[in-house]
Amino acid sequence: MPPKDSETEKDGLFVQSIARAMDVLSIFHQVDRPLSLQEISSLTGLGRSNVQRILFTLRSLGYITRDPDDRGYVPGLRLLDHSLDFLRLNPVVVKATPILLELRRAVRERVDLSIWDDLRLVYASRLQSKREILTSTFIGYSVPVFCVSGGWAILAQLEEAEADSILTRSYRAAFTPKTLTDLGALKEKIRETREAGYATALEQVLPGEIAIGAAILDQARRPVAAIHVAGSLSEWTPEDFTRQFAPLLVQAARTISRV
Amino acid sequence: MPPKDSETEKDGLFVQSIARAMDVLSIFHQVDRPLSLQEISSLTGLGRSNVQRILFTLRSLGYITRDPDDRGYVPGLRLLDHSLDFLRLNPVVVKATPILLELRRAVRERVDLSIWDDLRLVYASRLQSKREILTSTFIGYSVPVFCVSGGWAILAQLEEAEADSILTRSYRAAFTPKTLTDLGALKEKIRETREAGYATALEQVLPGEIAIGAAILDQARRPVAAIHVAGSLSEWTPEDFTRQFAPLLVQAARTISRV
DNA sequence: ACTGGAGTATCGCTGTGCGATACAGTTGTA
DNA sequence: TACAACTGTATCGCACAGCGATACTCCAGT
Repeated sequence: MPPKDSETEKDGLFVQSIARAMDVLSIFHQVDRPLSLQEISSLTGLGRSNVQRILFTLRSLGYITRDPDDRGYVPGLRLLDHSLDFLRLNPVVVKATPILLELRRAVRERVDLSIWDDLRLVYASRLQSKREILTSTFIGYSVPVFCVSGGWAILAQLEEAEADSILTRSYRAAFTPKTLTDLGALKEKIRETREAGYATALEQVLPGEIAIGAAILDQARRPVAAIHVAGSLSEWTPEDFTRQFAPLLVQAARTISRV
Repeated sequence: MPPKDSETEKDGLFVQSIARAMDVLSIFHQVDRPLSLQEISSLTGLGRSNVQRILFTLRSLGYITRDPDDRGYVPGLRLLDHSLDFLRLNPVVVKATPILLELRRAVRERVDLSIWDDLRLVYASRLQSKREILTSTFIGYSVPVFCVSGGWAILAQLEEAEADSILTRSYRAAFTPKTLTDLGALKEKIRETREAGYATALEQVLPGEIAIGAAILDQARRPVAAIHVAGSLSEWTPEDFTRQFAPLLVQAARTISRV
């Protein structure tokens, strides 16, 4: 029943100006610097005048600001208000937060929650460990499902066909030399995960990192999110890490899943 | 030169559909539960059909989702993508993040960064202490400038007239019995802050909490944000807390301000 | 003085988004 | 069962809002 975003559909109920405005905002996903009017125009494919009007509007609403040095446009502070709304109103996030805090207290390593969105996992909250390195501490950051422990835990909860679809549709680029990209290896990993009840990932995204992940299920027993505990291989052997933390992780995931 | 959002202005470059869509999204700021079509319609003052079309559009773009139980509309995951863009592209946030991590390592108490937005401070990043209580750990959360240490630090950097304007325009409701709301007392506090170079807040927002704050300045020496170190009065006397942490806090703020 | 690049403004035509209205499923209750 | 009171969805013309073309104003660097 969710409306489709297909192109050549006869959807007369689609408000195009809104989509165009969101396109403008979304352009910043691709870049890491302020953009000029022209740049936005060419990147979005919208006309200069149009972009000017859209920017004017978004700017008066606070969703776009000028760069401090007035060298271009950047996303505005008001966007944070909306992400807060998402977090406040998302039942999984709300339910998980206190449990994650408790888990964090018990394990004293990095603990986080990410929400499943088709091919990716989006970090919704992250509780740092004592000595956090510079890994992007930002929420909203997303990683591919296929190569993180939480992703495997989620895939393990799906029908094989659905999991396969996700794996094959994923663009499986390696983050580190250890990143699993082979389809067979991944399927095997998922099988292991299904038996263990949680997933272990060694240096899949960051060198020297070990992470274990478990899936969060909704009432219909469908995975919707995942939680992780992550630590450093310089401090732990994989065996010790999982022996110590996996039971706590699984217990926490179960508690959150109980709705 | 920032466009004004006045009502009866002759702004023919303002795209109203966008504003309406954002109104719909913003409606969730006021509530803490899923909303129905009708509710959104009456809360925004927009017609039912219109809201339906806007929701359809926002939904196909991922900015609105249906509640898991299909009981209403809620903000969608895609909003997080945009808040990430804001964080990634904001020079203050980028500059501050590593320094805050270091500061956090030194003080082992809660450390956070908030961005100044007229009457409020919006949390942009927050590094938890070892035993974090359930205080909203979410970014995007905002507090009034008039009653937090970082706010005082910012006000202390402004011309007296501007600071006064902010104080008087603020809706000065008390969060705790200790919250300062009296104009005279606040001005005095700001004077103290200006001399000390940082601000100390005792139980202004949360009972039992002590926080110290310092302002972040841009190239023009204008305040744009603030950083805090916050701890519990059950573990610290105000004197010990400030003696230990204020120098580090001020040093960090200075480092971030150097652009 | 020129050129190329910023952002801003103007102004008709057209197409798009508005409102009214009607339809279709759920839930609760008389 | 029928009905009422809700949900969300679809249709369809008219009016006006938003588009594109064009032109203007600054500013930086030749």
